[in-house]
Amino acid sequence: MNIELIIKDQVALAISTLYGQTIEAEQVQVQLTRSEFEGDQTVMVFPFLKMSRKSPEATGAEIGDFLVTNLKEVSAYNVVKGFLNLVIDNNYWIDRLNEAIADEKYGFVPVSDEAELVMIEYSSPNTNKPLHLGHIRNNLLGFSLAEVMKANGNKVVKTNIVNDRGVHICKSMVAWQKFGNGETPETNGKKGDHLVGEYYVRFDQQYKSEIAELVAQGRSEDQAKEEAPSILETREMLLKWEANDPEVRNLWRTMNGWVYTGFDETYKTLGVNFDKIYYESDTYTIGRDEVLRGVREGIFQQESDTSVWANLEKEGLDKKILLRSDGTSVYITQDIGTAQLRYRDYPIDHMIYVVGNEQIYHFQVLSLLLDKLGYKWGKDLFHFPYGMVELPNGRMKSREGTVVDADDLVAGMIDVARAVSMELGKLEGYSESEKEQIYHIVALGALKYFILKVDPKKTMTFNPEESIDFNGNTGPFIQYTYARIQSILRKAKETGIAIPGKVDTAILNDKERSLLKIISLFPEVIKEAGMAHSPAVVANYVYDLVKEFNSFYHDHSILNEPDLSIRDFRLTVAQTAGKIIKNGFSLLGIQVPERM
RNA sequence: GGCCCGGUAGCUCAAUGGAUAGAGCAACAGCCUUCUAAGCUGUAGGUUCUUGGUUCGAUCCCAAGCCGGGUCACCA
Repeated sequence: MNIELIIKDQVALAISTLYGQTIEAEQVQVQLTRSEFEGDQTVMVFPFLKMSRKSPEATGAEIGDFLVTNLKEVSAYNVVKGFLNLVIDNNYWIDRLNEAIADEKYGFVPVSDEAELVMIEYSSPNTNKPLHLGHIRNNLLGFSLAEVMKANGNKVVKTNIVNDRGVHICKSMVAWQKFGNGETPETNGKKGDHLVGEYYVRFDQQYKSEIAELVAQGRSEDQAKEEAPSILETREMLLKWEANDPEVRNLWRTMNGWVYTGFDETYKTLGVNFDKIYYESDTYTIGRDEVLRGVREGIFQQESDTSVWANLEKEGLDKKILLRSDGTSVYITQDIGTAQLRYRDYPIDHMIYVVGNEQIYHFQVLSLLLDKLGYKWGKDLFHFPYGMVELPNGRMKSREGTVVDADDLVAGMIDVARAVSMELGKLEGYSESEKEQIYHIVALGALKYFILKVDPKKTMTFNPEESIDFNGNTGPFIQYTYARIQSILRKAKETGIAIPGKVDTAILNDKERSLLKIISLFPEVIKEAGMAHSPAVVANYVYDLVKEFNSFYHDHSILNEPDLSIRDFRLTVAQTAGKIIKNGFSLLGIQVPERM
């Protein structure tokens, strides 16, 4: 049992025994003792002063005596002001270590048949341009969140809704028809998603120049935007697409095919994947039918121009369009269909949407619409609104060309990893492909850790210079620590030292104690990360563990320790720390190298 | 303008209502004959945006203000 809970229970008992008052164990405040004081766990005694009617020091001493007498885990105490610092017996930490040693997946809750099913939607790209830095945060968070939820004992289905239709898709298609001259990824060697993205940009240029021309002819800005030939072509193409026009559909299939090939490559490089992929082109009709049902049932209103609206003013929101006057679907229409289809496909207990916080309003609306349509799970949708990624000089702007492309970014990181690694020259004996594999692991470790260590809710700044620094609080620093541990374990194996599967040493130095304490925290960290939906909790924990291990490693020799029982004990601790680093990083989707 | 989110060291980030607010980077000073120096140790750096309130105790909770961002499309 967790030491904190043991203490809380016993303090509650102490209060009732000593002062005749009843309190809930949950009300007892316990925290880790700050390092400048002696002890491991600290109980706040302030809240009990009213009951004891004594000074903080006297109250703390009475409770302290009670705990030392009644708990074998508490070996001593001291009181500083209103803080009761408890020294936890070494045997307790050794017991926890033995649990960690025995369990390959220490801290992970096994997934049972009765486990709840969590569906996590993430990535959800538009098929009109390549992935950028913002998508990377989304993908990393989504993948990691899925691992965290699994580790908390949930069944998880990772899903991706591909936004493969709509005006924005037609824009690239129109531009390619107009300016493409039959260009394909095969004819020019470009990655498919990048190629299509170029035409999306090309469309915008064309559209802008048409607007400028019309304005010069005396139209208003708004009028020009409505009447520009290329936007009219785009609208017509969307109509044809929804009408299943063979030629349009064919072009659409072809260009989306290019994009998918490109995306697959990016996903593979990032190491993310999905259990089930939905396509908006399949789900928007379900959504449209649902909206039309809503109109029949009087839930939504159809205007005289045939556009369909939901009035959410009673709920404190605005009016929301659901179908355009030309009958085509908007973004939220497909979300209604997708949600319905998913609940038809899976017995979903919790639906999590990993989508940026700029869409908070959108998901409020979606939840209400589904509720109005009679789906009782509508209100249960959980939007996980992560913050935007900014550059040191502000937000990424495609117009100013400051968008950081995902593929370029990863390639650049790998180059840096290669350069650093070659300079340090620690990979002799590895083949070129083995080396490349390590560069890849380190580069992605740096990128992923850099992004995941930040509280997902917060806007974060991506500083390219800092992201390629592999020292300090970084992924490679943690990977490096893991590699050093493996190096020791290899040497132990070579010299024929067997690492014990259980330890009973009760003599611990300070660094060993600290290390065992932090190791014992891992299960609680996984739980916290799950409740807070925050990979950052795991990242920060692993960093703390690694800091502690390195300090221990620096001060105490492991293999050269003359006392063999201490040597074996330290080997076991090192091995366990390595295991937790590896498992913790796996929750972040980060691999660890055996050497680096 | 309405609603939502944020403001902590020069920079990037931590801190279940608790003790003297912590790390990394950058700066400065040390440590490789020793299990990988992508490491370790130390110094310096703070009006936790401001003003009130609640509390034994507030970076954290509440209110107002200031600053920054998001959103309120027949875009996604």
